[in-house]
Parts: sequence; structure tokens; C-alpha cells
Amino acid sequence: MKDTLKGASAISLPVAPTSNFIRNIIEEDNRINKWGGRVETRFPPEPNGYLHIGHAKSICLNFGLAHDYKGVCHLRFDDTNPEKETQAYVDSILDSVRWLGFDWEEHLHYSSDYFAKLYEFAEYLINQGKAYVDSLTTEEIRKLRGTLTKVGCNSPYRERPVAENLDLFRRMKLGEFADGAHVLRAKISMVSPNINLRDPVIYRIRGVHHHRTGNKWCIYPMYDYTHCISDALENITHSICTLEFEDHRPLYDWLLTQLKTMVPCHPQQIEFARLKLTYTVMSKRIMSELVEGRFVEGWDDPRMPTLAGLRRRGYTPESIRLFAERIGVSKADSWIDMGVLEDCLREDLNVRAQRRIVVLKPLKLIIDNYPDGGEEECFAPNHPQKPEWGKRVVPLSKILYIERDDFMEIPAKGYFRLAPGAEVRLRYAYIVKCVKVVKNASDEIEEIHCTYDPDTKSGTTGAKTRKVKGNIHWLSSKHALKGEVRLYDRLFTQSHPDVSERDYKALLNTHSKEIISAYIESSLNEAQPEENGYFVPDRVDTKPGRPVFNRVVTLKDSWGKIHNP
RNA sequence: UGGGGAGUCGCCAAGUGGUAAGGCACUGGGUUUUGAUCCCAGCAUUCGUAGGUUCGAUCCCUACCUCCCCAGCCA
Repeated sequence: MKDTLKGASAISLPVAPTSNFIRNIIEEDNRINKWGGRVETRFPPEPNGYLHIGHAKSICLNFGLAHDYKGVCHLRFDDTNPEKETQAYVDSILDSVRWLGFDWEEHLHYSSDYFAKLYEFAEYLINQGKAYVDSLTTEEIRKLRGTLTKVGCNSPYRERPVAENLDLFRRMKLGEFADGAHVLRAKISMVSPNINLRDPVIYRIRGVHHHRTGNKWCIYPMYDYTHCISDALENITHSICTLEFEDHRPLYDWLLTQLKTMVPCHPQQIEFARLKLTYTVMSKRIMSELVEGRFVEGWDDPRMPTLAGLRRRGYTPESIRLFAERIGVSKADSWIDMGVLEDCLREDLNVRAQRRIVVLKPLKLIIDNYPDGGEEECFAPNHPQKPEWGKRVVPLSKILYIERDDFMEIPAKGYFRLAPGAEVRLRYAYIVKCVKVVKNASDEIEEIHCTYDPDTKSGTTGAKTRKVKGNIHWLSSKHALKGEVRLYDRLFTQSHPDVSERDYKALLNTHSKEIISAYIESSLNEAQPEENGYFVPDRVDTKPGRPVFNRVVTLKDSWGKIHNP
């Protein structure tokens, strides 16, 4: 079911993908043999930030489609804005895509690889009378562009002769002008109702160092110009992007039409709705403010929706791929409930994680009739549904820690765990009965006393003779280890955080991280659950002899839902 | 109010002229030494609204309503 494929795209879901409009397009293309059955996609991040779960949707889509249709998916860095891009971001993106389980094989590309070609094509456009050098300032260009409801006006430089344009453009490349002195614009129409077609800027002067091309260039192509050509040069068949690029498509198509004799193909741009997840934000700007303002402890803070954060929290690549499949792909704006993501994780961890005991909020339980200093071994299965995974020893002694929530002095209706006079099974051990509650001066329960029935040990014939409904976990006080456990909750208190509000930070959940000192089984080391959630060692803060765990997600809790909704 | 998109169950999402898939959530029931998992059952006479075409419309036509995106020398 969950095999680990190596190669092209290491994906494999427990469910068959449902149809979506992009698959329908591909299937129709294949039917009419538009691309000779070829499917070539690409994931084109700009190396100016960290990848997040929204990018994961796109990665899974692009690599997934390539995988399913026996095609290939390129990883292409759209690195045309050197002021914001760095090699460090390239590295982190590479790392995240690899971690998610995808392999671009030899198809790792950079838009900057095409700078020479892009430049050559720009000269071609100039020669064709389809591009011109404009010498207006940014503000002047903006003014002449018109507005949403008013058409634009031609720049006074729009009719510059080809030779002058060529000369100017070459000198721009040579570095003869200051940043901003000139731009190259496509000559389309200043009266188009689509603002993207009002002679868009396609090259600007930026005398800055580029993380890959160094100081070779001082003019850099713009996204709209670069992207379609890069797609075409790479022989992409289906160029999948998000909805906001929908009205850039006419420009994408215009450029490739002008350049049809220069490029090998004309890919189809297809737009889908970007992911929005409740209780969090996907905006790079907001995330960056959260990091800078120390509201979280970095881009890989386990509360962040970044892939680095999710990974550190304990999310598995499989769970994220399952999530991407489960949410589907469409063009409708939508918010996916965070619960869907969490459930995908539970589904994955449930089958793969070994079980261990963690007592989060301990309450001392003393077995009065158990011999002082005595101890014995109990055997607990590593997975309740997988006997082949074997059992491990859990030592029992007279003094234990149980979960505070597993005892109620005055039991609520329907509660069937420990209470005065009540009987419950210490899981994998004996049935005990609560005989006494000891409180401190402030009336807080300090310890509870029980008696055990020596004939009821789990695994013995006596265990079958008596049935109790309640069943609680425990750890022997002298054997349990102490460990730091970090409990996380949603980043925002609002399901649909409106970060356009100036004071959106007031919407942050101030209880999104709780650090506690818990009792753990000595062998707890992977994502391992028992009762109160799935835990994973924190990959940054765990040091030898100092265990630090993150609770990735709680278990479903239908009692908790009834009792404290 | 220019242009481009979208509106199918609480949340996603198939279907697109023949009478509403699936998942999540939810509700019942069963199994269970995790109130977990697992299993079984239930859960839109209805597809933004109003008209029209048709034997028949979520699907075609018309009008309207609501929401999203676009005026970076960002991507």
C-alpha cells in the first residue's frame, strides 16, 4: 500500500486519484494526440522564501500528474529578481521537495540558464517592431497605464525606430545606464481592457549581483516574459499555475505567438485555486512578520505552515501527499479545514507508528497492596493491530503516574475511567480499585491510592475472568524518564484569519505552544502514540540525554468532545 | 462601475441533457486491554437566484445576485 518508490516521482497513495479539470484536459490532449502523448510539467518556485503547504499542493499536482501520465516534471527556479533571491533559498527548496518525496532527476533548471536566449529573443522582438525601449520613470509609466476603467495612453517613446531601440537595449545590457533609466516594453496595446497587455515591461536595469550569474548581467527579464519562454524552451506541455495568473495568460500566449519561430513549442497555461488552510496563513509577508516579530521561533517553527515547520512538527511526507490528493484541484476559491490535514497525518501515523506511553499531566497512584520495592514486567504490544511487531517490556511497581484526566473525584455522567470506588484496568497490567484520594492544603488532589487484584494481570488466564470498561495508561515512577514535551495548537484563533487587518496579530493564538515536562517510556524515540497523541523528537532541540518531543497531533477524542467541547 | 474567474451537502469535490460519485465532518450501531483504530449503516427530491428551451436541465439560453483576482521596473 504505502511502498516507497524511488525515481521519477516517489508517490503512491492508498486511493486512486479522482478526476479533476486538469486531468480532463490532459486526457483530451492525449485523445487528440496534441502532444504525442507527452506530459511535461514543472514546479517553478522563486528562490526568495521557504516553501509552505500551499506549494506542496502545487508540487504534488505537478509531479503527480507527470507520474500518473508517465511524463516528467521539472524543478525550475524562477530566479529573475536577484535582489530578493539567494542560494540559501534554493538549497532549502531543493531540500523540501526532496523531503516531500519527489525526484526531478536531471530536470533541474533555472530561468537564469536562459538569460542569453531571453536576451536574443528580446532583440528579435525589437527587430520585429514588437518591443521598444521606454525612458519614462516608473511613475510616468504608471500614470500612462490608465486604470481598471480607463484605457492607457501611449508613451512618447513608443514609436522609437528599431535601430534606436536596438542601440539603447544593447547599451542597457552593457551597463551604460543607471537602474531605472530605461525599460524594454512589449508593444501590444495601451487600450487593452486587460491591464497586463498595456505594453508590459519585460526587461529592467538592475545593477546587482545574481546568485548564479554573478555580475554578468545588469538587465533582468520580468516574470511574464521569462516564464512562458522558459516553459517553451523546456518543452513543457502543461504549465500549471495559480488563479491570479489567469489574466496573464493572454500575455503568455501573445509572447509565444510572436516567438513561434524561435521556440520549440507553445505550452498551455492552466490555472487552479491556491490552497487556503483555516487557522493559519500562507502569505510570505505575514509569515515573515511572525518570524521577525518573534511570534514564532523561526521559519521552521512547528506551528508554521512551512514545509520545514511541518517537518519539524512531525508531519510525514506521505501525510502531506495524501492531503494534496484528498483536497482535490479546482478553480473555486476555498478554505480547507485544518482538521483535514491533521486527519491525513493520523491516518498515516496510525499504521506506521509504534506505540509508547507518555504521561503528560501526571497524577501519582499508589497501589497499597503491592509489595514495597517490588516490581515486575508487563508486556505491551508495539502496535495493537500488528502482533508481528512484537511487544516491549513496561515495568510495573508500587508507585505509578497516571494521567490527571484519567481520574475524576466526582465522575461526570458517562465517565468510565478512575474515580473513588471505581475499578479500571491499568493497561497491560492489573485491575485496580480506587480506595483513597489524598489532597494537599490547597485542596488539590496530590495522590490517589488503589488496591490491585493480583489475579487479573493482562496476558494471564485471570485477565479474562473480569471485565472493566475503563482502561488507563500509566508509567512506573521509578522507571519513567522525564522529557520535555511541546504541545502545539493552531496559530490563529480565527478560522479565517483576516490578515488584511492592521492589527491581525491580535488574532494570534497566544496558547499555541505549551511546554511541559512529561513522563515518557525509556524507549520513546519515534513518532509514537498512545492515548494522548502522536509524538516525534524535535530534530533541532533534542540533544543526547535531553529528550525533547513535539506532539504532532492529538488522537481523536470523542469523550473530550462530549465532556469539554 | 473595464477585464478575467468562481458559485453542487457543514468543509472539499466528481458529474455537465436522462433524473446528484467520493472524501472529511457529523449521527447511529458493532468489534476493541487506546472513549484510538477498524467495520457497518445513515447523511443534497437537490446543484447561487429568477425566467426560458426541452418529453426531460446541475448540465443549454437569458437576466440577475454573491464572492475572488488585476492598475510592481515582484513572482
